[in-house]
Amino acid sequence: MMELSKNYLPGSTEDRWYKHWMAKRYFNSVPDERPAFTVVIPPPNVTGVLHMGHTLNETVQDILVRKARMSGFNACWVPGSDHASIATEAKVVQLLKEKGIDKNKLSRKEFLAYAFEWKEKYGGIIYNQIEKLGCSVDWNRTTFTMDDHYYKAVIKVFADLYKKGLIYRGARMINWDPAAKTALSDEEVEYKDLQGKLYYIRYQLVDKNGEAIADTAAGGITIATQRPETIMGDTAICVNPSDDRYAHLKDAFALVPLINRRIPIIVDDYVDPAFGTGALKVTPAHDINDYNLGLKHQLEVVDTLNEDGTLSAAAQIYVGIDRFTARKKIIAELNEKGFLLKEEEYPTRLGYSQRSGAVVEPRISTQWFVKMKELAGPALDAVLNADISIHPGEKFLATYKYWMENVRDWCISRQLWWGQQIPAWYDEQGNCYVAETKEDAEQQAKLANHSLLTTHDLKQDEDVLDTWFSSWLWPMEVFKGITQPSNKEIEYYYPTAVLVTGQDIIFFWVSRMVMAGMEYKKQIPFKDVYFTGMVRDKQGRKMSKSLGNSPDLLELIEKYGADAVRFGIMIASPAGNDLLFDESSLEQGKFFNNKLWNALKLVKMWEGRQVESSMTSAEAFAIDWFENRLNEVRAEVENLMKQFRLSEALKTIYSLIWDDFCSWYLEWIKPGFEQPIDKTVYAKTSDFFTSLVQVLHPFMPFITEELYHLLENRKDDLCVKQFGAIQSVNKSLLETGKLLRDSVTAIRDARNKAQLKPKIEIVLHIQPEAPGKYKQIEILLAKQVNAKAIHYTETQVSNSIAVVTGKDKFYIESEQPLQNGNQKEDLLKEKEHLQGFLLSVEKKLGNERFIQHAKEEVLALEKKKKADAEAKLKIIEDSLAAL
RNA sequence: GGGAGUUUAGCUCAGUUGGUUUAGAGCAUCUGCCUUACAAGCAGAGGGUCGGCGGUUCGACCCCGUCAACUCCCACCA
Repeated sequence: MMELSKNYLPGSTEDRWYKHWMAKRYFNSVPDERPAFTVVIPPPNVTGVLHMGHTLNETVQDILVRKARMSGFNACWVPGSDHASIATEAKVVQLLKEKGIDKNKLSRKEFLAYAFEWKEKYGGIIYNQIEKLGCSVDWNRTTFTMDDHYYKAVIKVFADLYKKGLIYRGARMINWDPAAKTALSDEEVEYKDLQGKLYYIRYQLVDKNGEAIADTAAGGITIATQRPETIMGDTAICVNPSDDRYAHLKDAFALVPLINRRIPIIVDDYVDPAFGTGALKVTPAHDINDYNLGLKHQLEVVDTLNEDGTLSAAAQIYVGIDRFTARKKIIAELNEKGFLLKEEEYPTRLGYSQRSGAVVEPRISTQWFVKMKELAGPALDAVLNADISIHPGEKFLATYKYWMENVRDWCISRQLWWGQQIPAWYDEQGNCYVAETKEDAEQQAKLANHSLLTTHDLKQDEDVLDTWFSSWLWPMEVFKGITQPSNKEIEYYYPTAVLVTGQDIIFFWVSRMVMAGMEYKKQIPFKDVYFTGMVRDKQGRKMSKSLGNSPDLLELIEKYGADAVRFGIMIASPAGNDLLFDESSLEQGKFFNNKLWNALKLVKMWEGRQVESSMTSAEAFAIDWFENRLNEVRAEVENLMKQFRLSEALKTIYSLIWDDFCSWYLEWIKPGFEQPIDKTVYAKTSDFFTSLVQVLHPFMPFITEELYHLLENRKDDLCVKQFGAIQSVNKSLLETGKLLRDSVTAIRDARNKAQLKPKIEIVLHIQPEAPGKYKQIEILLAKQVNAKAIHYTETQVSNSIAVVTGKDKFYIESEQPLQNGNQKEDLLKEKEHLQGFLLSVEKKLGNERFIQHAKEEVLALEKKKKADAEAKLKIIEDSLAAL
């Protein structure tokens, strides 16, 4: 027999087995006659690293996939990564900046070359981590959202939706960085709270003929604004319709100070009469709310700012001056001319560009949108009809429903280069042609009869599509379901079995995948959705780079082993709940590895000491009991896994191995020091161990595969070993086992309290409730409490320590002087507890309304509780009397 | 501001149609053990008026209302 190390060493074992599984191609799936179990990985950012959230997600998926692979399914787990346009582009821009290269000085082509170079260089990191974690993904299927076919799929879908009238161009307020002269995503804007000022400015009132309104001695109408430099863009003043102060101004107009442009006074509920003066200046070009108000009231849009943040010609005054300088000058001028009534301190929030640090300017621009209402309908129904089940339970159903019912149109254009460029082409007159290729667009242009054009004048839209506009096709296009509809693979693998992802992207990703699936496959993309919670640090803080509280996955694997990391992250993370990450749970996983390792060492020690003999009745009982217990727990685990309660399943298996197998079963069948073991007992034990590592394998794949092979010389691998059927259990046998365990614990407790060292032998007298109750287990009982003899008695044994368990009594006799000092106290405590319990039961039974309303079974149970409690009480009282 | 979630032992979590011996587990703590697989271990023990208040019910950790704290998503007020 080969020498087994003192402790389990995960490092080399893990690499060795992963290589072996790969060589055997166990993770490669091709369609066959078995049912498919498909999982598509939520593609991580191509240039990122796996954080603990990913680790949790990947582990959950691997557990489900491995379990399916061992249960008769053709398991297929597709890995891949996401181009993550914003995040990646930001990183590349940053990297170039460090090299002294300015993105603005590069052509689109040059920039993309750098981006792809970066992707090639760092894109592999994430795949390496997935491998180290033991994930059984089909590497042949690795997909990237910018792969050629994927790119085409995105373009195809865009063109198709456009044709269907579900994509349109519209105006939208975006965040503009005047320093970098670029649009920013919401993610790139950082808000800072600061102390600002509110300026009260008086506008003169005029009637529709432009005549000054007589009663304006008070000074016209006063508004409050933080941005006086935008008044030249005002196109209305708005008041609340119920505001009596302004009721008489219904048809009036106001003059914008300094430039004297006439603007109407309008009414809308949007205005809060309590804020400021209750009158709001409406500047559609420079505020999103004002913009919406402008749309509603069909106001003109006057954009008074240039791209670089200086005032534009439309402002009429201070043209070319930076907005902040202009603000100061305008305030001075307003003050001078008597329009500025007062200034007020005002706490406010300003958006700053993460890229340049400049104050972000809201700016109206033309963007592409998807109409969501039509798409959302079928997607909502799929979930409401329970075609898709969300786990955990109903918890996130409400969120999903809310989003689907209140869905807003989706802005899909992004002012970036890294991503799928929008397939829209414009001629010189601004006519727009949407097509999958430029050739098709040219064709369209010709047909449209703009004869003066030469086709190569068409210019493609500069923007790219939102990343989610590619990832919503993920479950289909990884099988080329968009570019080659109805191909063999998509028909076999779609819909996928389960999607495992974070609850924070229900709306961004999950719901949109359902929409795309319903639109293009007329089928849901997955049957189950498993939401994981957010991984936080010990103090409950979100893990983030800036806090530096996100541990390095590879370091953790190095320190604890991948199995321990998987164990640690799974042991206390029920679906949908946040997980406070604590390394101590990883340590627990490491200890568990070691426990398994030592159990193996024990069993292997017996391997060479097998003899042909006949099993003792004690051994036969132990084997029978464990076999039943194993089946019982396997059924429980099966049930828990079906409900996606993976943490509980793992806990259950952990306890089966540690407690039932190691602490009880192995102790029961353990031969004396250097004694032989019966051949059948050994074979059974080895079988049990095999079953245990098989049940555990999906959770901790490496050590289980290792043990599977160390236990016996085998040609097959655990990784693909199919689960056998679960046998029904013998309940009374399990109860006898429990009786044995309870008795042992009670007697050991009494021994402890009497300060009888483990080595001291005792004589045990049993006074059972019914004769023969302990016959089957008396040998094991004696072995476990170190009793040299067992006697049965019907009366009190003097000079002994009495132990009461259930309705039975034990008497411990020893040659050692007995210290039973606390015995009386313990009995009194027990008596008190029972009396309290009895009282509550009696109270219940004494309540007539309870007797009337309660169900038959409940009533019978209460009566039994009462009888049992009374019987126990009597035994305790007898014991007390004897003391 | 809108929506959703969480609150059970010192910590992390179970508690599956309201009644299953007056709430369970792991970790941590305490006591005793270097017992011949394992001190990364073994054998035991203690510890909770289930966030507060109110209601429904014969009966509430569980159902309803309300308040509080924390968290997430969305929108962000001149």
